[in-house]
Amino acid sequence: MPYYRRFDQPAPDPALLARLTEQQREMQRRVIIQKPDFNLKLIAGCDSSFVGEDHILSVFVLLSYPELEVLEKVWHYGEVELPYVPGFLSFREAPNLLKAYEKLQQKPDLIMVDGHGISHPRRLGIATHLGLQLNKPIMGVAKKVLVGRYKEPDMQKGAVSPLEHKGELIGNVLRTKDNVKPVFVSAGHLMDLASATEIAMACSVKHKLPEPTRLADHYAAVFKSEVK
DNA sequence: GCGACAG
DNA sequence: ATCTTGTCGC
Repeated sequence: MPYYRRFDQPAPDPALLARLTEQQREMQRRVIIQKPDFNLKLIAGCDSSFVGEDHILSVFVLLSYPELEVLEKVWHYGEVELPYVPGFLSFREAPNLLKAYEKLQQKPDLIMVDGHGISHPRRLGIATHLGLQLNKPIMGVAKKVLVGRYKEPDMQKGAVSPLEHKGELIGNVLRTKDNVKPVFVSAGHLMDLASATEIAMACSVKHKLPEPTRLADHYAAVFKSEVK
């Protein structure tokens, strides 16, 4: 029984997955991994939560940097058309995330996504997908590994361990808090791993998740109760 | 052939 | 992600 059957959702059409895979390969050619050329003053975090099996609530939180004070929080509620399939998360969440992003009065210098950037089977995780569509520096911070191997980083906050896949360095496993499971940091687009790791660390105050994604996660739960 | 598999 | 109770620790 395929893994996605765990969720009470329809099995994706093999032909559709083949088409989406090809689309990811085309998008991958446009990805740019480089040291960002910004003066980071505004950073945004985003996250999505689901209501039922076909509705999604996406949130964007804008924070000042390095103070990390909340300046804006917006959301958009809509429908989802595709089921969740590992490796194709962006097609399910990106459409609604873009609509939420448009509601921000001020646009961020950098976006932190709850998911992977290039640490993906075809180097096109949701952070990278979103970054290409917005043409803006973006990075990913995921709670679980998708692909690649790594050795457990030390238990102290700040410990880092490389995440490798097919001979490539695709991300960093970062301990953002003492004795707590690490997060997986990766470059998304117009961004590089060293900068992403450095910023993820600078945004990790007293919790496992860096403030941008932690707060986006928090407000997603708050707004969700308003929608219901 | 047998697992693993972001949110 | 979501469904769920009590429980350990700062």
